[in-house]
Amino acid sequence: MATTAKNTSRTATREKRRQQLIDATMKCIARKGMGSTTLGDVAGAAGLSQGIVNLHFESKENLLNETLRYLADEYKTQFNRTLEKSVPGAASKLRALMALDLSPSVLDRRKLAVWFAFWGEVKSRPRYQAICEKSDEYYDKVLGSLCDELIADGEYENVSSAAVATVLTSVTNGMWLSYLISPKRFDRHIATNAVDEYLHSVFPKHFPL
Amino acid sequence: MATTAKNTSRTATREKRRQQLIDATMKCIARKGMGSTTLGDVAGAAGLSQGIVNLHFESKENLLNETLRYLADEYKTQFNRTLEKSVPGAASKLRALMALDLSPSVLDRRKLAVWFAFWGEVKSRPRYQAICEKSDEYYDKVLGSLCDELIADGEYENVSSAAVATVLTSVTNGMWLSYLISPKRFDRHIATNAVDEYLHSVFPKHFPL
DNA sequence: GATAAAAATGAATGAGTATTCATTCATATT
DNA sequence: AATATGAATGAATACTCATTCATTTTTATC
Repeated sequence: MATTAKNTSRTATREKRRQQLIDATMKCIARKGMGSTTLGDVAGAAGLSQGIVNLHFESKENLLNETLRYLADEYKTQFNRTLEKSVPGAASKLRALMALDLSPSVLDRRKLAVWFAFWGEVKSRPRYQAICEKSDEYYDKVLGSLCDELIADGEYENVSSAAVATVLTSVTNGMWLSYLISPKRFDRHIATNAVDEYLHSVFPKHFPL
Repeated sequence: MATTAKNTSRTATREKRRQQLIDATMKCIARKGMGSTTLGDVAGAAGLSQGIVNLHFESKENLLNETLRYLADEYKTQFNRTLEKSVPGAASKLRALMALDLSPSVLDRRKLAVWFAFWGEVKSRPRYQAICEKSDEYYDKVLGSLCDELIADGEYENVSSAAVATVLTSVTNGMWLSYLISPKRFDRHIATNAVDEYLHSVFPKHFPL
């Protein structure tokens, strides 16, 4: 028992510190970019000392892998919570998921900068690609299923759930890029309307204007 | 006269070498990522010697700025050429522009990796942001104008050209990301269809199925 | 062909950085 | 209080890489 308690408290501390370092990493990447983020920067941002990252993550590579994994998990959690908590029915779930992608917690330039920093290395880092690919597959499947439900329920003709799911994920990802590049010009309201109008045009019975 | 001729030939050579180095830079970024691309790599990929980049670009920063500028110019050229060469009429121009974004010359993982590498640093590099922002503004304006023409011509009600332009650029940018991350799963045919269906739903008179 | 100018080379430099590790600090256990 | 243990420090190390520049090679001009 004593041993367990000891271990638990030790691990808790360790996890807390790792999380603190991951947060600092994201902050640094957003501020200085992935290429110019040094372990010294990360340690400094966490208010800790030089060697701390290697102590907790063994290497910079490892720290970055874990940071991406955290980012992906964090989003997945929001995604799944949105699915669970929204009013039953495929239409409202779809609407809630789209709203999530344009909500302030996701549409946040600091967060987006980190996402894009990792996406920018996907081609050359199989690890990053694997993590992103697996997530994308999951979201595509969920959106596809929701669309299938709507198609069956509304007896829509000539609508391909795969095509609609592709457009939905692509359009929000693309909007993230617009916002990252042109925060001033980007208009959340126009973006939201555009998505609503698209959903209306595809599933008019479920998404009246 | 002699001086002019001399200068011209010299500049020609100089431009050629600079382009060769920009090409090598893109190749390296696609292969190793922006962070791990060294000037030695670039020189090696160009079949030239260590100091060559500093000779022609003064600094690495400068090389990267010029590389992004080249990328942006190259795309703009394709974009404008597509506009000019396509059959007159806003609808066919819009269709041609969308086709360009899903054509093999644009939907090329090596090229996309370079684009995303730069986008990944946009937040921390004002220079990159300025270049990207200016381009985006231009494309948005052109697409918006084409949509305005269609709206006037087809007397469409409740269609906002800004919203449609946003969706069109976002959806192709998002599809580029899908392709970068999941090249196997990405289906060019589904993507093309999805865009066509979207255009049909917004401008049915101009884009019959 | 000789000469001058430009282009290119690649070894040397030095700034920066990931990683290591001997030492210190804080906390828990006896 | 004494001791043990893990966490944290930060100086030292080893290495990478952008940049410089003396030298060589190529090109243009007469």
